[in-house]
Amino acid sequence: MSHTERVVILVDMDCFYCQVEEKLDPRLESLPIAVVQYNAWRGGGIIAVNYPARDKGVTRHMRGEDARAVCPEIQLVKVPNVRGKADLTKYREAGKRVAEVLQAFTPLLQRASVDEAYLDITKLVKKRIEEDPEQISKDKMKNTHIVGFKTEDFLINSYKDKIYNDKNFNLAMGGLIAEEIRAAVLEKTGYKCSAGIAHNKILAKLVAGLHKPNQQTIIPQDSIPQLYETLSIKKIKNLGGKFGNMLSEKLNIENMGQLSQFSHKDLSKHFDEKTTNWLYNIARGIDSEPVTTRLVPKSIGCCKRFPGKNCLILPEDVDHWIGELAQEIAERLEQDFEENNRRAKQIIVSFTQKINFKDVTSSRTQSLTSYDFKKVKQIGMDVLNRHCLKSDGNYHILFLGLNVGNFEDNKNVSKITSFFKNGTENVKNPEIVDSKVTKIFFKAFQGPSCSTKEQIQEDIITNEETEKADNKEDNVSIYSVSTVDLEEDIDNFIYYDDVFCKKDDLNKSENPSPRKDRPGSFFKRYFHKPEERNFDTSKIFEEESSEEENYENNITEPEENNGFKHFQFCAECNKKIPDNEYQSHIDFHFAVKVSDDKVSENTQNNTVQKCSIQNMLKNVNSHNELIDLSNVEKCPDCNKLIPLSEVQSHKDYHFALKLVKEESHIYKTKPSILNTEKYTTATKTKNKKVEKSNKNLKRKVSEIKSNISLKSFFKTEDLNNDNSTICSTCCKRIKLEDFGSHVDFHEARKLHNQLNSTPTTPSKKVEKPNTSKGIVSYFKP
DNA sequence: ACGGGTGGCACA
DNA sequence: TTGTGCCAC
Ligand SMILES: Nc1ccn([C@H]2C[C@H](O)[C@@H](COP(=O)(O)OP(=O)(O)OP(=O)(O)O)O2)c(=O)n1
Ligand SMILES: [Mg+2]
Ligand SMILES: [Mg+2]
Repeated sequence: MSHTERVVILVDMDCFYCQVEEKLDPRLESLPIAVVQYNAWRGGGIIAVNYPARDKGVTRHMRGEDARAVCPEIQLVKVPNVRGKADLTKYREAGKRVAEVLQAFTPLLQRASVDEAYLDITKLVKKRIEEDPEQISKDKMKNTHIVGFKTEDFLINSYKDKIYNDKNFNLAMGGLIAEEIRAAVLEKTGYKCSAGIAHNKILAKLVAGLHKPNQQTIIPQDSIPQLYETLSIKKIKNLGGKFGNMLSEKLNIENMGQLSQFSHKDLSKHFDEKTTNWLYNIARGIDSEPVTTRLVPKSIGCCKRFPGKNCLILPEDVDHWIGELAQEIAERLEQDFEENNRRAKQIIVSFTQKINFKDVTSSRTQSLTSYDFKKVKQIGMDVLNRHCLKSDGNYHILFLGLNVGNFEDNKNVSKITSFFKNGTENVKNPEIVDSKVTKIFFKAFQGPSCSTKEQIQEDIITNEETEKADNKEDNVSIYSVSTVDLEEDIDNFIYYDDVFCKKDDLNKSENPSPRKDRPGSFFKRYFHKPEERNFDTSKIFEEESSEEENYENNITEPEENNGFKHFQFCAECNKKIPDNEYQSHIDFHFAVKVSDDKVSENTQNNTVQKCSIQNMLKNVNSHNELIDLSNVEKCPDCNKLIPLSEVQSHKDYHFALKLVKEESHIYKTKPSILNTEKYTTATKTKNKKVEKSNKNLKRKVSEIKSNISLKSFFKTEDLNNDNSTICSTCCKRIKLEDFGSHVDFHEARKLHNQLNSTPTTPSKKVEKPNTSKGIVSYFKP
């Protein structure tokens, strides 16, 4: 495939947020305006500037005050404040309307941000040329620029041979289509935009910015040397940051033209193969990155900073803000479900704390089983309590974020509901009459008979409307949110099962095979000191004109390893552990050890092991380094000194430990039918994962189909998965309404275990022997 | 310690 | 299939 085969367009809206505001308030049109958020302090931060204001020197990084200084007439439009934070909904909505217009031209569309999208119109171009090659005329291309040409000359040249198979002719037709696209966007949305037309994404993006606003630019491949001659490296996407700077320094160059002087071999002296290929190709205007088909975002997030004195200290403040974020997320999730018929399965809770005068950012992944705002909030609080709550009962949080993703399509919902109404006879589509449907019935009819109402609610995808009602007041005190109690009436729920469905077609297409000509982690390359290497002669050389070389990945085997190829050896079990699982793996051993330790304390046995454990806990960290005793904190759960930097994972250990005990309790007490159901619904991914990561376990499971082995298998899995859903997994069957009580339950179990007694019911509050602060206090504000 | 809120992605 | 950092808008 030649690198000039495709025709790619990048459409980027002009000063987008400003246009959105101008449309909403036409009085603003033709005035210099800027969109700011949080305008209380120094006029707020500017995030968009329209062109009249740019003419006056207003730029994005300025504060509102600065803008006023340069342009006194400027109109500062505020981003709406909802629930105490900036709310970007109206811009997202506007971007969506634009994308829908674009999609009418081709399904091969990749939304790249709120205000831009790539379109691969190769086929459309060919079709239009077949229909009528002579339809391109200068007057239809009034706002079109062509790098290295006068528009008229370019068109004349394109037509001159009358064969119409020139690459440039494809671009010319692309330009015409782009004009039509932009006209359609303007007509249907009222927004103006600019576009770049090229043979690949990088170039389309690059040239789209050359002429703005309301214009478009074509870049013929032959004009690249001219374009690059004075083009700063920073202008190329992915070279605008630290890596780009390092590149400039290392090679002592500023322009793309200079970069193109470097041979592949030269580059390979400084960069790894993937990066080398990418740089080499980009320096020649070659980029094979496909346009993927994605109209909707893959994730939905919201976050807020609490810098400096605004940091969150008190539990009530943390509770409040995580609630605000959860509320926004829940709202947007609900809307996303209605629009896209999909369900997010995963939520990531992010936070940065001040630890030892340094900002430390972390995140934890949890599984998401309900869109109920209270449950979302509970997940967030749970994570924060585990990782941020200090022993003095306070926090020091500078940033909070919730991000949901891992969407799964909810196809056949309508079929399923009608299925319920009409009974099995009426099932028309044989495709869905399989184990999935069987499972649905099992859950629907067996579930209630063997589990509590709360447990059923956990399985039901709720249709929550009630909580939207009140929390709408803007621009009030940050604590103004009203606390509406959500009435959860199970009778009002619509039952949708989270059916396993085939991979969504659209998403599936966005799955490029691994390549070696992509920019990789830029960080990694900072100090990359490549061993002297012989250049691989198997590289592909393809270009009829033979003036250019195109280094493509010679990938015979796409790195079969479905996962990660880097491992560490576990000191405990000597097994090779994938890097990404290492922390959880350590957690696992730790939990087991602590568990044994406690037992041995009780039985006055095995003092050697106890000693080693205490060593581990007391004076070395997980890297076997001596702990700086000035930076430790006493763990309220085990009373041992933990380096501050490891406090969070240490809490994970305890959490995992508790899980062990709780799970064993569940196995003992729950009816087997419940267990069976639990594990059938426990998602296939667990099974899959084990197939990869631990053959032994897998074999056990397949050999012994008994409940017991299955249970222990999953138990191990849960532990092995630090972040994992842990609670969500067990909570699938356990009331989550109030995680505090849930934790109390764990605590009670733990105490019982320590006392070698058989636990019975979760007790609400078990006072701990006065040794120290119990872990319960961790979870309670 | 104040450009903040979002989103995608590669690596380990 | 997790956590972190980079890059971008
Ligand atoms: N750091 C940034 C950059 C951009 N945006 C938002 C506001 C912009 O309006 C929108 C689109 O970003 P662009 O980079 O495309 O910039 P504009 O559309 O505002 O201007 P241009 O006409 O140059 O594209 O994204 C933002 O919130 N924060
Ligand atoms: Mg724009
Ligand atoms: Mg943009």
